[in-house]
Amino acid sequence: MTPVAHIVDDDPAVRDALQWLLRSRDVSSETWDSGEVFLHAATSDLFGCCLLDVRMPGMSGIELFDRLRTTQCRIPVIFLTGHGDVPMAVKALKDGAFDFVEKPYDDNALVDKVLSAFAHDERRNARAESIQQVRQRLAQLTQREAEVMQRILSGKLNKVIADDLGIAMRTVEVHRSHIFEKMQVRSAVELSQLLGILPENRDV
Amino acid sequence: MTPVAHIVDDDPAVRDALQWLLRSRDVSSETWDSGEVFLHAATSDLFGCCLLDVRMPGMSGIELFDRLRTTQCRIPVIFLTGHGDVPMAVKALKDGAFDFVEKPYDDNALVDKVLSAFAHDERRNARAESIQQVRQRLAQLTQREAEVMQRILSGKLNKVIADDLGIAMRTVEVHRSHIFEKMQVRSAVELSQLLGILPENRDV
DNA sequence: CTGCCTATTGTGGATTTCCGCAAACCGCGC
DNA sequence: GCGCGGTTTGCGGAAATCCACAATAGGCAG
Repeated sequence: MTPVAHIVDDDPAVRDALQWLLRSRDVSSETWDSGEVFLHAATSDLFGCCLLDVRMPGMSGIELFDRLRTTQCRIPVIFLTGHGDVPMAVKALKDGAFDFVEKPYDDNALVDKVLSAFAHDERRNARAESIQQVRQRLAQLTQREAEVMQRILSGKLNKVIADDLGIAMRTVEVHRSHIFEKMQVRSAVELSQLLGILPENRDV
Repeated sequence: MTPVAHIVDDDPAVRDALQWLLRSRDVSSETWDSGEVFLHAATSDLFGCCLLDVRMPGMSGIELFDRLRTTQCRIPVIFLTGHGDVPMAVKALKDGAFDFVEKPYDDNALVDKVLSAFAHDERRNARAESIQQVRQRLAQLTQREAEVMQRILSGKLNKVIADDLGIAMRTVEVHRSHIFEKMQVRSAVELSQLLGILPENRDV
């Protein structure tokens, strides 16, 4: 999939200038004349980055950013602003914005930032895809299998797990084998590594 | 260990005001009158946060920040500046600064930020300590043991590892047992989880 | 009611892991 | 040279895993 720079600005001249600039370096872009329009059209599978004007009539770039984050969209966002505002920039970045650029911007530097955001999004998507895949496999596990898996990951022996759940060792073995099959791994080590990529297991 | 706010500012009045403010909310602080002095005294085991004035004669807060990062010091840094400068704020934050505050600042909000930075540093230290511990254990492994461990983590069976390294299975078993002992784990699963916290194994 | 899924258990055997006991070789430092 | 640590290997047994074959039982949808 080709990355696209989504330009959201109320000023047609700014949109066109940006699009022209990006095209000059072979960067695909789409333009939107308001946050509302973009938000309506934006699906969660956008790929590339956003260039948001901070100050727009109606929904501001900041508000649009908030709305995007409260949905599932994690596309990198580069803010463009004509009014130097340090607190706003700080808040935006701490909230996860990719960059915050003052106008007038340096043409080359801005395109570089866009390309950098593209690269960032590519890594993010790859990671998200892996996570999604793992979650899909996890979802296939039955309740009981999940219970057994949790104990396998605690390093417990089948015998202990059996005692733990009050069932026969043989049953644990069957569950274990089903777990490996559904999770598409061949050992407990692989299983542990597979689950290691999930955010909820990375809070050490 | 008690967290300390390290105040670096060339203006004695500012230092005192900050220290007084922090003390009023039971926050310990130390003051330094220049980046050079602080950098000289700063060890890597600082705990708390830094409050750096951006504009100082001699070494600027920004430069001090850079110097801290090029050493091993990862203490959270809050910048204080009287001159709103968006690009500088953006760069500082993207380089890992904890916050960037314009003067005049809101007293309560600033202390809150300091406390937030303390909490952040506490988590960071706990994590760093775990990582340090794991690295210490890893360092105890011999070359051969490291080779075997790597293959264990690939989920290979002892038999395969033996073929792989051209040695007897019994030898692999011995190495395996030494590895578990030195790494202080009792199964390959635990080993995998232990190594999962290392940054170099989290790049999935 | 029948078929499918889930959970459960058993038997028995092949494979693997884990470990104590024993021993050999090598390189390095005292 | 002697000791120490690292690497290597063998033997043999206890414990655990893996797996095919087989069977029982409850729940639920068609």
